[in-house]
Amino acid sequence: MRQLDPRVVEKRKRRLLQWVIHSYIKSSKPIASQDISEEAGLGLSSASIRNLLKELEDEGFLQQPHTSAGRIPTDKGYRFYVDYVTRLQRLAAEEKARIESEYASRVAEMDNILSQTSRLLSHVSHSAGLVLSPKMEKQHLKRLELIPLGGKQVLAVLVTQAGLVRHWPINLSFAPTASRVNMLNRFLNDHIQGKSIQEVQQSVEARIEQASREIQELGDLAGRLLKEMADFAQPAELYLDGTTNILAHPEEIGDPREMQSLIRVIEEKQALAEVLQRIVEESPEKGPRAMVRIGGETRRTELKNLSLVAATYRLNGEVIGVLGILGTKRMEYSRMMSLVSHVSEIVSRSLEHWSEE
Amino acid sequence: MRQLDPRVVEKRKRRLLQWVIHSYIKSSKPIASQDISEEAGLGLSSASIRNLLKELEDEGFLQQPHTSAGRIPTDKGYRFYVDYVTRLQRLAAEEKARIESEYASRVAEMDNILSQTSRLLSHVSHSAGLVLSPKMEKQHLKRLELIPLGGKQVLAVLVTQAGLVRHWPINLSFAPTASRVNMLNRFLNDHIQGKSIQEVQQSVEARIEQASREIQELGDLAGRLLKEMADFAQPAELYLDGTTNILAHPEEIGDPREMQSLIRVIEEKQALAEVLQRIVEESPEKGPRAMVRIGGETRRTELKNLSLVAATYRLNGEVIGVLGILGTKRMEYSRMMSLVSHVSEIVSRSLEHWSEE
DNA sequence: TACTAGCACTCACATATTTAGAGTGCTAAT
DNA sequence: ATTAGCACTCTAAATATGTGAGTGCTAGTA
Repeated sequence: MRQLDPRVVEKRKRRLLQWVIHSYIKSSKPIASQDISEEAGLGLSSASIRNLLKELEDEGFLQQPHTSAGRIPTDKGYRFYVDYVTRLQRLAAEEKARIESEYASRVAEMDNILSQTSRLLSHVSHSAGLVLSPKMEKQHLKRLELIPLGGKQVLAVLVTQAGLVRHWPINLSFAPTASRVNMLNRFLNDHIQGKSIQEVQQSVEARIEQASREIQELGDLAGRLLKEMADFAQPAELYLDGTTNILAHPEEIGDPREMQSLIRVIEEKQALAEVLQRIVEESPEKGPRAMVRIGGETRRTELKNLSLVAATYRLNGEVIGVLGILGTKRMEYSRMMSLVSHVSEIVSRSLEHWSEE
Repeated sequence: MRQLDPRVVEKRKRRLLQWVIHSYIKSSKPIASQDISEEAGLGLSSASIRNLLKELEDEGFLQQPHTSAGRIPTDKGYRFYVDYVTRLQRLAAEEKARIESEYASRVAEMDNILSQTSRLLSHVSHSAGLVLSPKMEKQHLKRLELIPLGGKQVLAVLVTQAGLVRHWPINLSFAPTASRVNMLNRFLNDHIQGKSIQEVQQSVEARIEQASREIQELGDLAGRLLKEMADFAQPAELYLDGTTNILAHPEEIGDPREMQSLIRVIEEKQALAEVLQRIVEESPEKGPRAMVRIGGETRRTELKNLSLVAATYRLNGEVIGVLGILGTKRMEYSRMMSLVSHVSEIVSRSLEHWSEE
């Protein structure tokens, strides 16, 4: 037999690797050379397959749980697999319908969309669903209103252009009259419109100086308001649902000690939020294409047994947050990537819709 | 030896049962007659203890996992134990301090208090923490304000006397002027103050009839507002945190199939919310005394492996919600009861504080 | 009558021992 | 370049064996 083109050989190896990982994801059992020979349709005997598997193992794509077991993917293997999964899986019609209807029914404000989205993702994926809200401080303000609650109390309500709403109570040292509050509202809204919180903090402070010469208490209140606003604006919120889905299959988690570590990951949203925040910041504006972080790729050992599928969502073309799912490494990447990017698309659209109107 | 007073005998039996259950909770191992004889200080030999244990088993308080094992409590046993635990355990000083500081630092609105509380309960108890919010429809209104967002959008913000805040967006068919919105705000607030949502729905509708003759669109808006308000007001919200704590110890959960059922419980907040809602409704006004539901006592088979420790919280003397923890049956009831009733007390106090000011 | 010592018995659990077979790596043949 | 064939390794399941924990019961004692 004459020598084969090396490119053909390489291509075959890739197909093999694909097939192995795909089967492993479906069956959760190590894949043996014989199965491949019989089912993969490569037209090679198990012995030849074994040779190829050996090579793939040496190259770090596969590994054996023990000497006489089939192969399972390494992180590098999964990575290869994911990078070559170009054809995203079509979502089942019913799932698609469900997703659409979820958003069609109630295009409420952003907060609702985000928390609903995280729940939705978790249900459809049977993994944990997560959504990182936009950072408040980067948001541009639409409206800041004080609502008098009687007595010395007022409620501050802040609405951003994206449709995020935050509210917090303020106890004053005096009982403001309705007209005072009105005046302050007008003053504030005249000056904050379209600015970010950071900007407001600076630009308004100067104006207050000036205004407070006229009306003493008004200045006090406004100053205080701004200070608390800053306090409040800090964290990007992480909506996380369905974490128990990850723990649902103890057999997936070899070591029971792993369990503990998984739980720690989940309970400490902080760390997760940071990983996600980094994604937002590093993300190019390009599209809703889902990205995948496999096991240790996040550099966080806590996540070494999990994979993250995430996509950013945008408002006015700008990336403002990220959403996705978190599950075991042995997940249906193709389907999850479809799901996540589809949802991110819808969320972006909903937000545009909201902020235009 | 002359015959013993039967009352003395009974008392001793109770003490024995207490001791057994207490030790089991601490050690998580079935309790043997010998251990009791040596450590419980009853001054009886293991043989005598065995006789007593037999009786207690016949009476349904204890059971054996298998023939030659020690005893563990039945639900009935736990019930007995809990009913006789009158002396609540003092919380550790540091925990107490932590709890206090948590509330001292930020007496924000009710929504915040509730979600923070559920997190707190979960952390301190190492179980799931839960808080059922008051039913919106029963709440009395303090304020209902429309905030114009520019264009045809307004944001409705509703504040109840208890300090619950809800907000939702409304898309109008026309762009309202600032003065129109002002007018409507005044109109609404004049008529809703102190009424419950249910009442408002009825009493205001009549007034709108009248008012809308004067200003057409105003009536439209108000009507729409009230309708959406009703939609919105339906569910009592359930804050649930730290559910993974329950799953943290797989060894506690004998059967891995149990795991699945546990997860289902947790994911379906609905069922849990109903159980809690019933507690609110059946609860007498009396005090913050913690109540305990052991295993199947809730009549819900999903909960048969868990116990619930809960206490109601009040506003102006009226029971408006419930909070507590959910964990395995083998929990430190005494400590949990202290914790829950203490927290319920603080929450009630915080709410009073808020609504007075 | 109230309690206890003592013993036979049961059963889970831990520890070997065996067996079966799954799957490999290598070699020799094509 | 590929494959048949075989020796080898290692797991997982099945079986055997021993040990000790803990009981129930009986007969005996204060």
